[in-house]
Amino acid sequence: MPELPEVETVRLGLNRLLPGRTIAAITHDWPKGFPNDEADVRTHALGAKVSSVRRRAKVLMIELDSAYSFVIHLKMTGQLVFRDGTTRFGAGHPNDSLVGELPDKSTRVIFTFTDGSRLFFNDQRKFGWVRLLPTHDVPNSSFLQKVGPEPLEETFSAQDFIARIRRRPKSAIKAVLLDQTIIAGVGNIYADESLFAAKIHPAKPVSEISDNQLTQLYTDLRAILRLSIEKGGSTDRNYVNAEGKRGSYLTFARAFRREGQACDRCGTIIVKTRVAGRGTHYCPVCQVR
DNA sequence: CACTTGACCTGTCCGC
DNA sequence: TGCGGACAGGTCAAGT
Repeated sequence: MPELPEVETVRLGLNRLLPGRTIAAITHDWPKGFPNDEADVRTHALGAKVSSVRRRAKVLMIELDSAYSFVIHLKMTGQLVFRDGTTRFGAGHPNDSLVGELPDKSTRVIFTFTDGSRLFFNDQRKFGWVRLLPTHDVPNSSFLQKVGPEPLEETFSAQDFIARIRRRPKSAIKAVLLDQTIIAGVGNIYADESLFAAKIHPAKPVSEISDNQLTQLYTDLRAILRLSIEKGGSTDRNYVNAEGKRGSYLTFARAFRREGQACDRCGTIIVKTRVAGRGTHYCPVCQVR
């Protein structure tokens, strides 16, 4: 799924497109992913205007002027695509758009605004969800209260990073990067990419990694997350932004999905294994265990 | 308690 | 072309 750069790209798009629009109707065929009381939806969402779109970790929040928010997790295959009726398919760069006419077979929720524009929540694998909560309760909700700091916050220092990573001394470094209670927003792509950049083996236990190496990892992780946001995130298979278009970070990827290709530092073939239960790409020479 | 594994779903790709 | 199995960007609950 969508990791921090992808969710942030969606947020940037939606925050440009949604504020000021008023919700006229919401339809869904999916109680499990839209576990909201219909009366609450009628009272707190219909007729409410979007004030802003925010992000915390990999969670999006569409804030309404009713003091309620739609809180959304895209998980592995979720998409939030906005359409105002002016989209012309096939114009411009056809390969940019992964999404055609909507709704399609993976559309789970449709928000219709009073001006006729619509926001589609698509999710092939149905792991994602859309909840309506009082805005005040969102930070303390079960899925956000234990989440760690945002790695791109200016106040988040290398010392903070190292101290939090060292809370899991025996775990493989990759497992720790993926743990959202340690650091927010890192997933499989950026774990592999940052460990490659910092020349750390993904299965290396934290206790065996020096402070200098962790400082390098901190610097590389932040640079990679920033670069990916600039490139609109990574599209491996499903991911698209708020306009249905793909991201281009993977053309810059040095390890992720590059198994069988040469390492750009030493020429060794990048391998793919399994670490922390996830497909893991690394250079067996540069990233010494 | 710390840490790892399976389950949640649907679709796609790969080998036989 | 068909079929079974492995796998896919995330996160929990349940297991060791």
